[in-house]
Amino acid sequence: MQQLTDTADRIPRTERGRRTLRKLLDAAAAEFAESGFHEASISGITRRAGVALGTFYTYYDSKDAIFRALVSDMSEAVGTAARDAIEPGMDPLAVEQAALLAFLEFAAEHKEVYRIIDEAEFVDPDSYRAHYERIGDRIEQRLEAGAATEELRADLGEPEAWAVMGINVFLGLRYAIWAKDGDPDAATVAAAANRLLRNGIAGPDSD
Amino acid sequence: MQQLTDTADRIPRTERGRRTLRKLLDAAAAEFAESGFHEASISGITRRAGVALGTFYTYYDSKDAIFRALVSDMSEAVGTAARDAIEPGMDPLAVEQAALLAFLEFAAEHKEVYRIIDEAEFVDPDSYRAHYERIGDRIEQRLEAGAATEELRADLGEPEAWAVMGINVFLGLRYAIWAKDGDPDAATVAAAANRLLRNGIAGPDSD
DNA sequence: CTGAAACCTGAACCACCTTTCAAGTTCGAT
DNA sequence: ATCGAACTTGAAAGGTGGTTCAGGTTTCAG
Repeated sequence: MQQLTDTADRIPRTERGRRTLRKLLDAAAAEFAESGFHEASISGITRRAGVALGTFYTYYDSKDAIFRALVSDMSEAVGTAARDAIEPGMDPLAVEQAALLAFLEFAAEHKEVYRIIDEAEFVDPDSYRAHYERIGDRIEQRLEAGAATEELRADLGEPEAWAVMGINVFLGLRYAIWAKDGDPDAATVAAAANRLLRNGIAGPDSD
Repeated sequence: MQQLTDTADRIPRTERGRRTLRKLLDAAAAEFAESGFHEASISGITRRAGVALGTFYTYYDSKDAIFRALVSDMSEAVGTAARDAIEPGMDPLAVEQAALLAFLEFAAEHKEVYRIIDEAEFVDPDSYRAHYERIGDRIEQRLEAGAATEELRADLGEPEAWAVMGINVFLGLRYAIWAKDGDPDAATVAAAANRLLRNGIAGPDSD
Protein backbone atom coordinates (compact mmCIF):
# COMPACT_ATOMS: atom_id res chain seq x y z
CA MET A 1 0.00 0.00 0.00
CA GLN A 2 3.00 2.29 0.43
CA GLN A 3 6.68 2.63 -0.17
CA LEU A 4 9.14 0.22 1.28
CA THR A 5 10.43 1.87 4.39
CA ASP A 6 7.20 3.62 5.16
CA THR A 7 6.25 2.98 8.76
CA ALA A 8 3.62 5.65 8.45
CA ASP A 9 3.87 7.15 11.90
CA ARG A 10 6.22 9.95 12.81
CA ILE A 11 7.84 10.13 16.22
CA PRO A 12 7.22 13.49 17.89
CA ARG A 13 10.27 15.47 18.99
CA THR A 14 8.69 17.81 21.47
CA GLU A 15 6.62 17.32 24.58
CA ARG A 16 3.64 18.95 22.92
CA GLY A 17 3.95 16.55 20.01
CA ARG A 18 3.96 13.52 22.30
CA ARG A 19 0.87 14.76 24.06
CA THR A 20 -0.92 15.29 20.78
CA LEU A 21 0.04 11.85 19.53
CA ARG A 22 -1.33 10.26 22.67
CA LYS A 23 -4.55 12.24 22.41
CA LEU A 24 -4.93 11.05 18.83
CA LEU A 25 -4.39 7.40 19.75
CA ASP A 26 -6.85 7.54 22.63
CA ALA A 27 -9.38 9.34 20.50
CA ALA A 28 -8.93 6.84 17.69
CA ALA A 29 -9.45 3.89 20.04
CA ALA A 30 -12.69 5.43 21.27
CA GLU A 31 -13.85 6.38 17.81
CA PHE A 32 -13.09 3.00 16.21
CA ALA A 33 -14.65 1.15 19.13
CA GLU A 34 -17.81 3.20 18.97
CA SER A 35 -18.27 3.47 15.22
CA GLY A 36 -16.18 0.77 13.63
CA PHE A 37 -13.43 1.46 11.16
CA HIS A 38 -15.47 2.62 8.23
CA GLU A 39 -18.01 4.70 10.07
CA ALA A 40 -15.23 6.30 12.05
CA SER A 41 -13.97 9.50 10.48
CA ILE A 42 -10.69 11.26 10.87
CA SER A 43 -12.55 14.43 11.66
CA GLY A 44 -14.29 12.48 14.42
CA ILE A 45 -10.94 11.42 15.80
CA THR A 46 -9.49 14.92 15.71
CA ARG A 47 -12.66 16.37 17.22
CA ARG A 48 -12.41 13.94 20.14
CA ALA A 49 -8.74 14.71 20.47
CA GLY A 50 -9.39 18.44 20.37
CA VAL A 51 -7.01 19.16 17.50
CA ALA A 52 -7.48 20.37 13.96
CA LEU A 53 -8.09 17.97 11.13
CA GLY A 54 -4.77 18.62 9.46
CA THR A 55 -2.86 17.78 12.63
CA PHE A 56 -3.75 14.14 12.14
CA TYR A 57 -1.53 13.95 9.08
CA THR A 58 1.47 15.18 11.01
CA TYR A 59 1.45 11.82 12.80
CA TYR A 60 -0.20 9.28 10.55
CA ASP A 61 -0.36 8.94 6.81
CA SER A 62 -3.87 7.58 6.75
CA LYS A 63 -6.74 6.14 8.67
CA ASP A 64 -5.32 2.69 7.98
CA ALA A 65 -2.02 3.65 9.53
CA ILE A 66 -3.44 4.72 12.88
CA PHE A 67 -5.68 1.66 12.91
CA ARG A 68 -2.67 -0.58 12.40
CA ALA A 69 -0.81 1.17 15.18
CA LEU A 70 -3.76 0.59 17.47
CA VAL A 71 -4.08 -3.09 16.59
CA SER A 72 -0.45 -3.65 17.25
CA ASP A 73 -0.68 -1.93 20.66
CA MET A 74 -3.74 -3.87 21.65
CA SER A 75 -2.50 -7.21 20.47
CA GLU A 76 0.45 -6.72 22.73
CA ALA A 77 -1.74 -5.63 25.63
CA VAL A 78 -3.80 -8.82 25.40
CA GLY A 79 -0.68 -10.96 25.44
CA THR A 80 0.72 -9.08 28.39
CA ALA A 81 -2.47 -9.45 30.41
CA ALA A 82 -2.41 -13.23 30.01
CA ARG A 83 1.29 -13.56 30.63
CA ASP A 84 1.20 -11.48 33.81
CA ALA A 85 -1.36 -13.85 35.26
CA ILE A 86 0.99 -16.79 35.13
CA GLU A 87 3.05 -17.41 38.25
CA PRO A 88 6.10 -19.66 38.32
CA GLY A 89 5.36 -22.98 39.97
CA MET A 90 1.83 -23.32 38.66
CA ASP A 91 1.03 -26.66 37.12
CA PRO A 92 0.04 -26.61 33.44
CA LEU A 93 -3.69 -26.78 33.98
CA ALA A 94 -3.57 -24.06 36.61
CA VAL A 95 -1.66 -21.95 34.10
CA GLU A 96 -4.43 -22.34 31.54
CA GLN A 97 -7.05 -21.46 34.09
CA ALA A 98 -5.18 -18.38 35.24
CA ALA A 99 -4.58 -17.25 31.66
CA LEU A 100 -8.26 -17.62 30.78
CA LEU A 101 -9.39 -15.80 33.90
CA ALA A 102 -7.01 -12.96 33.18
CA PHE A 103 -8.24 -12.82 29.61
CA LEU A 104 -11.90 -12.73 30.66
CA GLU A 105 -11.21 -9.93 33.08
CA PHE A 106 -9.16 -8.01 30.56
CA ALA A 107 -11.84 -8.38 27.90
CA ALA A 108 -14.59 -7.18 30.25
CA GLU A 109 -12.46 -4.20 31.17
CA HIS A 110 -11.45 -3.36 27.63
CA LYS A 111 -14.27 -4.32 25.33
CA GLU A 112 -12.93 -1.95 22.71
CA VAL A 113 -9.84 -4.09 22.31
CA TYR A 114 -11.94 -7.05 21.32
CA ARG A 115 -13.84 -5.11 18.72
CA ILE A 116 -10.83 -3.44 17.19
CA ILE A 117 -8.83 -6.64 16.90
CA ASP A 118 -11.81 -8.41 15.38
CA GLU A 119 -12.23 -5.68 12.84
CA ALA A 120 -8.60 -6.07 11.86
CA GLU A 121 -9.73 -9.22 10.06
CA PHE A 122 -11.04 -6.88 7.40
CA VAL A 123 -8.97 -3.76 7.70
CA ASP A 124 -5.57 -5.35 8.20
CA PRO A 125 -5.82 -9.11 7.72
CA ASP A 126 -2.12 -9.77 8.15
CA SER A 127 -2.08 -8.31 11.65
CA TYR A 128 -5.19 -10.24 12.52
CA ARG A 129 -3.69 -13.52 11.47
CA ALA A 130 -0.38 -12.67 13.11
CA HIS A 131 -2.21 -11.92 16.34
CA TYR A 132 -3.88 -15.32 16.54
CA GLU A 133 -0.88 -17.22 15.30
CA ARG A 134 1.25 -15.64 17.98
CA ILE A 135 -1.21 -16.54 20.71
CA GLY A 136 -1.67 -20.02 19.29
CA ASP A 137 2.06 -20.57 19.32
CA ARG A 138 2.32 -19.45 22.89
CA ILE A 139 -0.42 -21.83 24.00
CA GLU A 140 1.17 -24.66 22.06
CA GLN A 141 4.46 -24.05 23.85
CA ARG A 142 2.70 -24.21 27.19
CA LEU A 143 1.04 -27.48 26.25
CA GLU A 144 4.33 -28.96 25.11
CA ALA A 145 6.01 -27.89 28.33
CA GLY A 146 3.24 -29.64 30.25
CA ALA A 147 3.65 -32.75 28.14
CA ALA A 148 7.37 -32.79 28.90
CA THR A 149 6.67 -33.18 32.62
CA GLU A 150 3.93 -35.74 31.91
CA GLU A 151 1.40 -33.53 33.61
CA LEU A 152 -0.28 -33.24 30.22
CA ARG A 153 -0.80 -35.82 27.50
CA ALA A 154 2.19 -36.38 25.27
CA ASP A 155 0.33 -36.00 21.98
CA LEU A 156 -0.74 -32.38 22.27
CA GLY A 157 0.05 -30.01 19.43
CA GLU A 158 -1.25 -27.23 17.29
CA PRO A 159 -4.84 -28.48 17.01
CA GLU A 160 -5.17 -28.65 20.78
CA ALA A 161 -3.59 -25.22 21.13
CA TRP A 162 -6.10 -23.70 18.70
CA ALA A 163 -8.90 -25.52 20.46
CA VAL A 164 -7.85 -23.96 23.78
CA MET A 165 -7.61 -20.57 22.11
CA GLY A 166 -11.07 -21.00 20.61
CA ILE A 167 -12.49 -21.85 24.02
CA ASN A 168 -10.93 -18.74 25.52
CA VAL A 169 -12.02 -16.38 22.77
CA PHE A 170 -15.59 -17.61 22.67
CA LEU A 171 -15.99 -17.58 26.43
CA GLY A 172 -14.68 -14.01 26.31
CA LEU A 173 -17.17 -13.14 23.63
CA ARG A 174 -20.08 -14.64 25.52
CA TYR A 175 -19.26 -13.74 29.12
CA ALA A 176 -17.22 -10.56 28.81
CA ILE A 177 -18.46 -8.81 25.69
CA TRP A 178 -22.02 -10.10 25.66
CA ALA A 179 -22.39 -10.41 29.41
CA LYS A 180 -25.95 -10.73 30.67
CA ASP A 181 -27.52 -10.36 34.09
CA GLY A 182 -27.41 -13.63 35.95
CA ASP A 183 -24.35 -14.91 34.12
CA PRO A 184 -21.79 -16.86 36.10
CA ASP A 185 -18.80 -14.75 37.04
CA ALA A 186 -15.46 -14.97 35.30
CA ALA A 187 -13.91 -17.30 37.86
CA THR A 188 -16.82 -19.73 37.54
CA VAL A 189 -16.57 -19.70 33.76
CA ALA A 190 -12.83 -20.23 33.89
CA ALA A 191 -13.32 -23.12 36.29
CA ALA A 192 -15.87 -24.74 33.98
CA ALA A 193 -13.48 -24.46 31.05
CA ASN A 194 -10.71 -25.91 33.15
CA ARG A 195 -12.84 -28.89 34.13
CA LEU A 196 -13.36 -29.50 30.44
CA LEU A 197 -9.62 -29.40 29.84
CA ARG A 198 -8.90 -31.54 32.85
CA ASN A 199 -11.41 -34.32 32.36
CA GLY A 200 -13.28 -33.79 29.13
CA ILE A 201 -17.04 -33.90 29.06
CA ALA A 202 -17.65 -37.65 29.12
CA GLY A 203 -19.92 -38.99 31.82
CA PRO A 204 -20.10 -42.13 33.98
CA ASP A 205 -21.62 -44.13 31.14
CA SER A 206 -19.18 -43.05 28.50
CA ASP A 207 -17.88 -46.37 27.25
CA MET B 1 -33.17 1.78 10.39
CA GLN B 2 -36.43 1.50 8.42
CA GLN B 3 -40.16 1.32 8.80
CA LEU B 4 -41.80 -1.42 10.75
CA THR B 5 -42.86 -3.92 8.14
CA ASP B 6 -39.96 -3.18 5.87
CA THR B 7 -38.25 -6.42 4.99
CA ALA B 8 -36.32 -4.53 2.36
CA ASP B 9 -36.39 -7.16 -0.33
CA ARG B 10 -39.12 -7.43 -2.88
CA ILE B 11 -40.29 -10.83 -4.09
CA PRO B 12 -40.15 -11.06 -7.89
CA ARG B 13 -43.36 -11.95 -9.68
CA THR B 14 -42.00 -13.11 -12.97
CA GLU B 15 -39.52 -15.75 -13.98
CA ARG B 16 -37.17 -13.10 -15.28
CA GLY B 17 -37.35 -11.35 -11.94
CA ARG B 18 -36.44 -14.50 -10.04
CA ARG B 19 -33.45 -15.09 -12.29
CA THR B 20 -32.26 -11.53 -11.79
CA LEU B 21 -32.64 -11.77 -8.02
CA ARG B 22 -30.59 -14.96 -7.94
CA LYS B 23 -27.91 -13.41 -10.13
CA LEU B 24 -27.74 -10.46 -7.75
CA LEU B 25 -27.42 -12.67 -4.67
CA ASP B 26 -24.70 -14.80 -6.23
CA ALA B 27 -22.87 -11.74 -7.45
CA ALA B 28 -23.17 -10.11 -4.04
CA ALA B 29 -21.76 -13.19 -2.30
CA ALA B 30 -18.77 -13.16 -4.63
CA GLU B 31 -18.26 -9.42 -4.36
CA PHE B 32 -18.53 -9.27 -0.56
CA ALA B 33 -16.27 -12.30 -0.18
CA GLU B 34 -13.62 -10.86 -2.45
CA SER B 35 -13.71 -7.24 -1.36
CA GLY B 36 -15.40 -7.11 2.01
CA PHE B 37 -18.51 -5.11 2.70
CA HIS B 38 -17.12 -1.64 2.41
CA GLU B 39 -14.84 -2.15 -0.55
CA ALA B 40 -17.62 -3.95 -2.34
CA SER B 41 -19.69 -1.64 -4.48
CA ILE B 42 -23.18 -2.00 -5.76
CA SER B 43 -21.94 -1.25 -9.23
CA GLY B 44 -19.49 -4.13 -8.75
CA ILE B 45 -22.36 -6.40 -7.81
CA THR B 46 -24.50 -5.39 -10.75
CA ARG B 47 -21.52 -5.66 -13.09
CA ARG B 48 -20.91 -9.23 -11.96
CA ALA B 49 -24.60 -9.97 -12.25
CA GLY B 50 -24.73 -8.46 -15.71
CA VAL B 51 -27.53 -6.02 -14.96
CA ALA B 52 -27.76 -2.26 -14.78
CA LEU B 53 -27.04 -0.37 -11.59
CA GLY B 54 -30.60 0.74 -11.08
CA THR B 55 -31.89 -2.81 -11.25
CA PHE B 56 -30.36 -3.46 -7.88
CA TYR B 57 -32.87 -1.16 -6.23
CA THR B 58 -35.77 -3.09 -7.66
CA TYR B 59 -34.86 -5.87 -5.25
CA TYR B 60 -33.05 -4.37 -2.31
CA ASP B 61 -33.31 -1.03 -0.60
CA SER B 62 -29.64 -0.73 0.15
CA LYS B 63 -26.28 -2.42 0.32
CA ASP B 64 -27.03 -3.28 3.93
CA ALA B 65 -30.23 -5.01 2.95
CA ILE B 66 -28.65 -7.45 0.52
CA PHE B 67 -25.84 -8.11 2.97
CA ARG B 68 -28.36 -8.99 5.65
CA ALA B 69 -30.17 -11.30 3.26
CA LEU B 70 -26.90 -13.03 2.52
CA VAL B 71 -25.95 -13.44 6.18
CA SER B 72 -29.30 -14.95 6.93
CA ASP B 73 -28.97 -17.44 4.06
CA MET B 74 -25.48 -18.42 5.03
CA SER B 75 -26.16 -18.71 8.72
CA GLU B 76 -28.83 -21.22 7.82
CA ALA B 77 -26.53 -23.08 5.45
CA VAL B 78 -23.94 -23.55 8.19
CA GLY B 79 -26.54 -24.93 10.55
CA THR B 80 -27.87 -27.26 7.92
CA ALA B 81 -24.44 -28.62 7.08
CA ALA B 82 -23.81 -29.56 10.69
CA ARG B 83 -27.25 -30.98 11.28
CA ASP B 84 -27.16 -33.16 8.18
CA ALA B 85 -24.00 -34.80 9.44
CA ILE B 86 -25.73 -36.17 12.51
CA GLU B 87 -27.19 -39.65 12.19
CA PRO B 88 -29.68 -41.07 14.64
CA GLY B 89 -28.11 -43.57 16.97
CA MET B 90 -24.79 -41.79 17.32
CA ASP B 91 -23.57 -41.38 20.85
CA PRO B 92 -23.13 -37.77 22.04
CA LEU B 93 -19.37 -37.61 21.50
CA ALA B 94 -19.69 -39.11 18.03
CA VAL B 95 -22.29 -36.45 17.29
CA GLU B 96 -19.86 -33.70 18.23
CA GLN B 97 -17.14 -35.23 16.12
CA ALA B 98 -19.41 -35.57 13.11
CA ALA B 99 -20.69 -32.04 13.48
CA LEU B 100 -17.17 -30.64 13.66
CA LEU B 101 -16.01 -32.67 10.69
CA ALA B 102 -18.98 -31.48 8.64
CA PHE B 103 -18.28 -27.92 9.68
CA LEU B 104 -14.60 -28.15 8.73
CA GLU B 105 -15.48 -29.54 5.32
CA PHE B 106 -18.20 -26.97 4.79
CA ALA B 107 -15.88 -24.14 5.76
CA ALA B 108 -13.13 -25.34 3.42
CA GLU B 109 -15.66 -25.59 0.61
CA HIS B 110 -17.30 -22.24 1.32
CA LYS B 111 -14.68 -19.90 2.66
CA GLU B 112 -16.80 -16.96 1.61
CA VAL B 113 -19.44 -17.93 4.16
CA TYR B 114 -16.93 -17.63 6.95
CA ARG B 115 -15.83 -14.18 5.87
CA ILE B 116 -19.28 -12.80 5.32
CA ILE B 117 -20.61 -14.04 8.65
CA ASP B 118 -17.57 -12.65 10.43
CA GLU B 119 -18.03 -9.31 8.80
CA ALA B 120 -21.61 -9.24 10.02
CA GLU B 121 -20.14 -8.44 13.42
CA PHE B 122 -19.66 -4.94 12.07
CA VAL B 123 -22.26 -4.55 9.39
CA ASP B 124 -25.17 -6.22 11.12
CA PRO B 125 -24.26 -7.00 14.74
CA ASP B 126 -27.67 -8.33 15.67
CA SER B 127 -27.52 -11.06 13.03
CA TYR B 128 -24.02 -11.92 14.07
CA ARG B 129 -24.96 -12.38 17.67
CA ALA B 130 -28.12 -14.24 16.73
CA HIS B 131 -26.08 -16.59 14.59
CA TYR B 132 -23.77 -17.62 17.41
CA GLU B 133 -26.47 -17.71 20.03
CA ARG B 134 -28.50 -20.04 17.86
CA ILE B 135 -25.57 -22.39 17.34
CA GLY B 136 -24.63 -22.18 21.00
CA ASP B 137 -28.15 -23.12 22.01
CA ARG B 138 -28.14 -26.07 19.68
CA ILE B 139 -24.87 -27.38 21.09
CA GLU B 140 -26.11 -26.87 24.62
CA GLN B 141 -29.18 -28.95 23.83
CA ARG B 142 -27.01 -31.74 22.50
CA LEU B 143 -24.89 -31.67 25.64
CA GLU B 144 -27.93 -31.79 27.85
CA ALA B 145 -29.34 -34.70 25.91
CA GLY B 146 -26.04 -36.51 26.43
CA ALA B 147 -26.12 -35.71 30.12
CA ALA B 148 -29.63 -37.17 30.36
CA THR B 149 -28.38 -40.58 29.26
CA GLU B 150 -25.32 -40.28 31.51
CA GLU B 151 -23.05 -40.58 28.50
CA LEU B 152 -21.94 -37.05 29.28
CA ARG B 153 -21.31 -35.32 32.59
CA ALA B 154 -24.39 -34.05 34.33
CA ASP B 155 -23.11 -30.52 34.96
CA LEU B 156 -22.74 -29.35 31.38
CA GLY B 157 -24.36 -26.08 30.35
CA GLU B 158 -23.90 -22.91 28.41
CA PRO B 159 -20.20 -22.36 29.19
CA GLU B 160 -19.34 -25.84 27.91
CA ALA B 161 -21.50 -25.28 24.82
CA TRP B 162 -19.70 -22.04 24.00
CA ALA B 163 -16.38 -23.74 24.65
CA VAL B 164 -17.25 -26.45 22.13
CA MET B 165 -18.37 -23.81 19.65
CA GLY B 166 -15.13 -21.91 20.15
CA ILE B 167 -13.13 -25.05 19.49
CA ASN B 168 -15.04 -25.67 16.28
CA VAL B 169 -14.82 -22.12 14.98
CA PHE B 170 -11.12 -21.76 15.68
CA LEU B 171 -10.24 -25.12 14.20
CA GLY B 172 -12.22 -24.05 11.15
CA LEU B 173 -10.33 -20.79 11.00
CA ARG B 174 -6.96 -22.48 11.29
CA TYR B 175 -7.45 -25.63 9.24
CA ALA B 176 -10.10 -24.65 6.70
CA ILE B 177 -9.66 -20.95 6.08
CA TRP B 178 -5.94 -20.67 6.81
CA ALA B 179 -5.02 -24.16 5.64
CA LYS B 180 -1.32 -24.74 4.99
CA ASP B 181 0.58 -27.45 3.18
CA GLY B 182 1.36 -30.30 5.51
CA ASP B 183 -1.62 -29.65 7.76
CA PRO B 184 -3.46 -32.64 9.16
CA ASP B 185 -6.66 -33.37 7.28
CA ALA B 186 -10.11 -32.50 8.58
CA ALA B 187 -10.79 -35.94 9.99
CA THR B 188 -7.54 -35.91 11.94
CA VAL B 189 -8.28 -32.48 13.35
CA ALA B 190 -11.81 -33.50 14.29
CA ALA B 191 -10.44 -36.60 16.00
CA ALA B 192 -7.96 -34.54 18.00
CA ALA B 193 -10.71 -32.22 19.15
CA ASN B 194 -12.84 -35.18 20.07
CA ARG B 195 -10.05 -36.67 22.15
CA LEU B 196 -9.93 -33.40 24.03
CA LEU B 197 -13.67 -33.54 24.66
CA ARG B 198 -13.54 -37.20 25.60
CA ASN B 199 -10.62 -37.21 27.99
CA GLY B 200 -9.35 -33.69 28.46
CA ILE B 201 -5.69 -32.93 28.08
CA ALA B 202 -4.35 -34.14 31.40
CA GLY B 203 -1.52 -36.66 31.34
CA PRO B 204 -0.46 -39.65 33.40
CA ASP B 205 1.05 -37.45 36.10
CA SER B 206 -1.86 -35.14 36.43
CA ASP B 207 -2.71 -35.50 40.08
C1' DC C 1 -53.63 -9.66 -28.91
C1' DT C 2 -53.45 -6.19 -25.60
C1' DG C 3 -52.44 -3.37 -21.88
C1' DA C 4 -51.06 -2.87 -17.24
C1' DA C 5 -47.68 -4.27 -14.15
C1' DA C 6 -43.24 -5.75 -13.63
C1' DC C 7 -38.80 -5.06 -14.77
C1' DC C 8 -34.62 -2.77 -16.61
C1' DT C 9 -31.57 1.10 -17.80
C1' DG C 10 -27.69 4.36 -16.82
C1' DA C 11 -26.79 9.20 -16.38
C1' DA C 12 -26.85 12.39 -12.85
C1' DC C 13 -27.42 13.81 -8.19
C1' DC C 14 -25.58 14.32 -3.84
C1' DA C 15 -23.58 13.60 0.57
C1' DC C 16 -19.66 12.47 2.72
C1' DC C 17 -14.80 12.13 3.86
C1' DT C 18 -9.95 11.57 3.01
C1' DT C 19 -6.11 14.14 2.03
C1' DT C 20 -3.49 18.36 0.77
C1' DC C 21 -1.39 22.68 1.63
C1' DA C 22 -0.02 27.36 2.47
C1' DA C 23 0.15 30.16 6.22
C1' DG C 24 0.47 30.93 11.17
C1' DT C 25 2.09 29.58 16.01
C1' DT C 26 4.87 27.32 19.54
C1' DC C 27 8.94 24.98 21.13
C1' DG C 28 13.56 24.49 22.66
C1' DA C 29 18.49 24.32 21.71
C1' DT C 30 22.13 27.60 21.46
C1' DA D 1 16.73 36.58 22.98
C1' DT D 2 16.87 34.23 18.55
C1' DC D 3 15.77 31.32 14.84
C1' DG D 4 14.92 27.14 12.56
C1' DA D 5 12.35 23.12 13.25
C1' DA D 6 8.33 21.20 14.95
C1' DC D 7 3.80 21.63 15.23
C1' DT D 8 -1.01 23.36 14.27
C1' DT D 9 -4.69 25.13 11.60
C1' DG D 10 -8.97 24.76 8.66
C1' DA D 11 -10.54 25.73 4.15
C1' DA D 12 -10.89 23.49 -0.06
C1' DA D 13 -9.58 20.12 -3.53
C1' DG D 14 -10.64 15.76 -5.25
C1' DG D 15 -12.79 11.23 -5.24
C1' DT D 16 -15.91 7.87 -4.37
C1' DG D 17 -19.93 5.46 -4.58
C1' DG D 18 -24.73 4.98 -2.79
C1' DT D 19 -29.16 6.25 -4.37
C1' DT D 20 -32.72 8.38 -7.39
C1' DC D 21 -35.59 8.75 -11.33
C1' DA D 22 -37.84 9.34 -15.73
C1' DG D 23 -38.30 6.84 -19.53
C1' DG D 24 -37.92 2.50 -22.19
C1' DT D 25 -38.60 -2.73 -22.57
C1' DT D 26 -40.42 -7.25 -21.36
C1' DT D 27 -43.69 -10.28 -19.32
C1' DC D 28 -47.97 -12.58 -18.87
C1' DA D 29 -52.86 -12.87 -17.45
C1' DG D 30 -57.13 -12.37 -19.53
